[in-house]
Amino acid sequence: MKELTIQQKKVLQCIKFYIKKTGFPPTRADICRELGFKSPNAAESHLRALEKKAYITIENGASRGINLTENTAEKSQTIPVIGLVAAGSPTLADENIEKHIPYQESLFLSDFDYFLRVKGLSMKDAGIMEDDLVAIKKTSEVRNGDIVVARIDDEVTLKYFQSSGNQIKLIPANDDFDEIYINKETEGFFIEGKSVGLIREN
Amino acid sequence: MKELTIQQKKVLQCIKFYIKKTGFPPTRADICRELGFKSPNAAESHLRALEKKAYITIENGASRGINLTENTAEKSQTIPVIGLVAAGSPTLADENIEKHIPYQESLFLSDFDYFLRVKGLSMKDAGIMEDDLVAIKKTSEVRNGDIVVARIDDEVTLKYFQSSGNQIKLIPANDDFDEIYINKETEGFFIEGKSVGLIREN
DNA sequence: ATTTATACTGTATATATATTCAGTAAAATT
DNA sequence: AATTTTACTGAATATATATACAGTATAAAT
Repeated sequence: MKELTIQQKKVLQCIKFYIKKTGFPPTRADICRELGFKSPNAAESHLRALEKKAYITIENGASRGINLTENTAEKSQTIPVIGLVAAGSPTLADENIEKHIPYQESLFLSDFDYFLRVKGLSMKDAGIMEDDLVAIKKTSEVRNGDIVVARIDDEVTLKYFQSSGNQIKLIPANDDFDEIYINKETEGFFIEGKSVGLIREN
Repeated sequence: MKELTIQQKKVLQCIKFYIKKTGFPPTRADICRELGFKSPNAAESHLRALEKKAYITIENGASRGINLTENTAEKSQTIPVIGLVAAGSPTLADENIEKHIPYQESLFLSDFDYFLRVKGLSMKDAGIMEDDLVAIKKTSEVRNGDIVVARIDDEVTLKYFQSSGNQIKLIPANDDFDEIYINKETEGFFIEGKSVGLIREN
């Protein structure tokens, strides 16, 4: 998707805000009023630029015929689902994002940044099953007993967190798996975040 | 909120559908086209009726100035959370409803009617833990292997469903609990619905 | 060096659109 | 029994709106 100029971003924001406020898209005149333009053609040109860059579609001839593109519209209201793979990190890079699902602020007690798709059964005794979506809050401030997303080099894993001094224990909730002992200072070790909720689709 | 007539419901549905499809509200002429009216005043009158009954607001003078009221727009729908108690049924009666939480249509693959707050650990090996919220779809059409809400007299329970002929087996996912055998025709036995998803708040 | 894109002002206009007025008719409410 | 609401057709119109055309000027890309 082609980058927008500062002005074009302003116009796009203006459209989003107008829709949020009124429930319907703005006219050229509305945009001019909001942004201080003196000619409707200023708005028109920007709209056509946004259309060309595929951020909006315009229904010709229709009043207020502006439609936000899928990518444009809901990014703020959806939250990414990231696959938890044996080797690979749960970053927000596009190639790791399975899909976006609708986000409701009050779904869990804490806010969160993404969903992690669980692979394997290493946390089954904690009621976390294969393919569950664990809501992750990005933070390195975790407490003993928290379920955390830990990265060791390229490997990312979901485990109970237990620390004493510099020694950290990552404990699975499944007898078939082993505990992992690691030093806080170990190169390549990093706490990505912690679990604040779970969703299962069956 | 005052009841709508059949025709008014049709017009409201038409508006919702049009917005979903195009991203902006319809004109009077659009409504006429969709519903087969021959006069724009047919649409106008219905819009004013919907406005009067507070299902929409209309910005006078603005084209496509229709705005769905908060109650009308489907985003702010909530779904009840019902407590699963040893004796007592998960009905939608007010006294059994813990709270309402925001509902997002596409949260799970199937639609559902309420959340059941889980008590006890009888389904722990299925990853269903105490205080989890199980999304329940009200239905008596269940298949072997489904996790169902079964009622036996006043007792309501969440179990795996297994039937052969008239014999039904309700199987817990925990060795500490016993299977329940029951006849399909037993008085007081009833399948309330089945699990289609799960949410955990921690 | 030339073309294209950005970023506007200003004027003009065809038409898309809301909205009023005049009716008809049946159903519901008072 | 009288009035209001519902449910439209049909015509008319003021204005809201998209959009084209004519410019000016700077920045970016080819």
